[in-house]
Amino acid sequence: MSCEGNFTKELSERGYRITPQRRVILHILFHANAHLTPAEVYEEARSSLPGLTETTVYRTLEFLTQVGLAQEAFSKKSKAAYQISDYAHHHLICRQCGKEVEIPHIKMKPLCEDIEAETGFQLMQNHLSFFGLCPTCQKN
Amino acid sequence: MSCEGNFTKELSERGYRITPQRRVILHILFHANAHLTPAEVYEEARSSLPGLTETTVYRTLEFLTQVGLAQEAFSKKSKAAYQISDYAHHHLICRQCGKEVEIPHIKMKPLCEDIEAETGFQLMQNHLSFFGLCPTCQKN
DNA sequence: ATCCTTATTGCAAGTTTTTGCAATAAGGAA
DNA sequence: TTCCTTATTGCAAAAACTTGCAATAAGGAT
Repeated sequence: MSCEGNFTKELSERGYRITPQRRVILHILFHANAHLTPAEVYEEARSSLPGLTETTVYRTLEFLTQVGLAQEAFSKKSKAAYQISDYAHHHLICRQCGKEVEIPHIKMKPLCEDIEAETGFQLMQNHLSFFGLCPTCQKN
Repeated sequence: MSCEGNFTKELSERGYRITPQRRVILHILFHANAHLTPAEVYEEARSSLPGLTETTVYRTLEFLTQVGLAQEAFSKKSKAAYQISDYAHHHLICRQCGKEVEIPHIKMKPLCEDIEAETGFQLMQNHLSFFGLCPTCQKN
């Protein structure tokens, strides 16, 4: 079983179909060490699956996010990028220069629990982006 | 002085130019009681400023966000919407049905201060979107 | 009031993302 | 294995958003 096998297994157990497209995209996200934009995923996926269309990439990323296997994050220009859901952190981004800093999920935990208790929602591990001015840009 | 006068005043004090386009868009955001998408802003603005282009609407919303007079929020389909920066709150959105609940900024305050202290960033009052499953959708 | 500088706009073309619909192919049943 | 159902894909067209560049017009200086 390949390294993303657990993911495909989970998918089929939950009643979704496993297609080559989904397998390849999952594989790419699994091995990426950063957030990937739809265009990047498409570019990489094409080499192993020439017939793949961009439409499918968009739909698959959306799908994986819906079922919780991937996360969506927004960076500088409010473009979405995706990553596999296995590493809980958030982003702090400088509006001016675009510099990014990671915020570990631990910091958000109390807040999340508070929100869940109060609203009855069950939070997905989502990826938040805080915006601000970094120390350097504050001086200008 | 019109109701959005303080905003235009702030802009010119900070060295930006006041144009009819900016004035109208600011006026619309100021009077909207919800987040507006660029298309909605454009539609409304057109009636008072027929020559206005969508390009300018996009650029102005981006500009207002950069200088802190407007805020960007993401809703269901990760589309951006904008509102004037005068009311501090965040969103909790159900990934399944799209239902939205507001989270007052007060809840985030301790976290924000913690982040500012630790990173040296100066946070903008940004608008976060938490995603999860609402009580109803959890049952399905 | 007129002139100058340059930020801001509009236009046209490009890129990115979404949508509807028919064709395909997973995965369960026979 | 073969057949059936329907979730998923690809295609083509549409919608949403961005970009480069020349024209316009704010706002300060004369």
